Amino acid sequence: MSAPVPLYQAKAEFFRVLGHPVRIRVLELLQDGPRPVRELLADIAIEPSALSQQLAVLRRYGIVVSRREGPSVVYELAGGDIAELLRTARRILTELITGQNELLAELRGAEAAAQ
Amino acid sequence: MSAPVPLYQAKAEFFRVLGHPVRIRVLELLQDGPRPVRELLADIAIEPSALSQQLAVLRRYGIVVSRREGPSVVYELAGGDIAELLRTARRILTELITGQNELLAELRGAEAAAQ
DNA sequence: TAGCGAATTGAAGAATGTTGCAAGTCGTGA
DNA sequence: TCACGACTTGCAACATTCTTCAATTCGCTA
Repeated sequence: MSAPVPLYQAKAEFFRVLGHPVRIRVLELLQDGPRPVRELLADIAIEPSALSQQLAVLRRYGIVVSRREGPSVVYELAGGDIAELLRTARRILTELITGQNELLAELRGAEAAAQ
Repeated sequence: MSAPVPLYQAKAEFFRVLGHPVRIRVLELLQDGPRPVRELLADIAIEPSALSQQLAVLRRYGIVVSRREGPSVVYELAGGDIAELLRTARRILTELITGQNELLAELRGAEAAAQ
């Protein structure tokens, strides 16, 4: 192979690709099955070209695949485990946010006490 | 709460935070348990200040926590599920890379046939 | 309490990523 | 084969993120 990319770098790159609001929304929509661009566009209110750019990123990394169906283009998740990753992420996020809220509550309490 | 951040945006932000080579390496090292900065520094060959910057990012998002132990500062993973997320990511990545290699092999074959 | 090692912070410039618009491709039906 | 809808691509302006280096903080001990 040409470039022996270290694994940790590939991993970082992978997460970075997931780290964009539009791309995440696309992946979440695709969890329920294949969808034409037209529908994605209806759910995510952005310019067609902006969506296309982000779809191109997901495609370039092999996270989604696309095929033409007559006049429209249909996208779907490439691997079966992406959905699981998103679920795990959601769980962690819930934990983190809960933790932050507790912390926030504590801080508020301390603040009030200090007044 | 002050800002009603949409969930998909929080999720994207979370992935983006994971999407950095140094941060990923730190998280992988911390999977085996708490470690002082000094040790992280020994494993990841970068300047102390650069590591500190990235640790600060992880801390800011509540992904790791730090505490001072005498002369050194010890870091550890904040939530229990981060390790699982990393494992899932590794599995997906393995799939993706395998898929890409197969594709590459096909392309090479086709190329050779076309010559 | 002066000094040293360990780690963090601040700030500026460099590098990357994102957005928006204009132009281009590809099917399909008139 | 012209025209139109559905997408994609190229590119320049703009925004964010990273790196680097100097300055600073915090414990500890001589």
